[in-house]
Amino acid sequence: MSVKIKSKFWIEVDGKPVFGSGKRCLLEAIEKYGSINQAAKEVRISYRKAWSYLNSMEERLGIKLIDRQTGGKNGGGAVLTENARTILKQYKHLESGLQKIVDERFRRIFQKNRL
Amino acid sequence: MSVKIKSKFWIEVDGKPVFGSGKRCLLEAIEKYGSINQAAKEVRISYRKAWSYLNSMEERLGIKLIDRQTGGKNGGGAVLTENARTILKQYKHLESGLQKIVDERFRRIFQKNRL
DNA sequence: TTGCGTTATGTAATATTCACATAACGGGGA
DNA sequence: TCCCCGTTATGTGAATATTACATAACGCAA
Repeated sequence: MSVKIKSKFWIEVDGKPVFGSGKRCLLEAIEKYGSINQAAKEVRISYRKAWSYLNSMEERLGIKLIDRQTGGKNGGGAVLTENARTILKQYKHLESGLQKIVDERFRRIFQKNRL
Repeated sequence: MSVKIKSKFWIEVDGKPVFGSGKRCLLEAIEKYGSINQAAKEVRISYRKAWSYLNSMEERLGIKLIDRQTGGKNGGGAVLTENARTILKQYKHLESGLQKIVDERFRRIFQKNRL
């Protein structure tokens, strides 16, 4: 029987989620590929879902995160705006280590007295 | 525009959630009232949902958490088993302070550079 | 002009969650 | 004895959320 602690962190604006590990991965993948479509494949979600993520993030933040181009060379593409890069960097900083803190606390409390 | 960090912690057994703040509140309320029905009202969920929570927890842990009695004086009732009290105590210990750690880290990173 | 790989979006299908109705229980009081 | 009451217990339909699928539009290049 495997017993594990799980944790999730996300940022809300006016009570609505705008950033979490899933969206962080998506932005990183867009940065990598220059394409929402390719990025969606990378993080194993549908293009539809990725598109919805990006739209809601932009709407809720009131900030343009992605420069999109439809048609043209290679069919178009998408790149992160400067704002998006800044937020992404801050969020990664926030996220890193947090999981480690949680895990350690869990181990300290549950290790000796087995469930 | 309010910007907040949110976090959730829960425990999984074989990949399935068995304990989190919602279930913690439910167990505490059962301890307080001696009744699943009253406890559900306290934590603002339906009796149906509370009952499902308890069943899945017991099934996934393989431990009896609640002694139930239907009918009789006051219509019956429910009390925590000794195992349930132990787990509850450990979980509360785990949970306490964790939110504080997350909040502080968030403030340190996002405070100065506004979104 | 056609083909290609994008972005963009509506809608149907599916899954999940929630709400409601109802049964069974058993002590206590009339 | 026979209801009454407030529980626990559980099935089922409704509502909601998520996911999958289909299709249009775009603009460069061959």
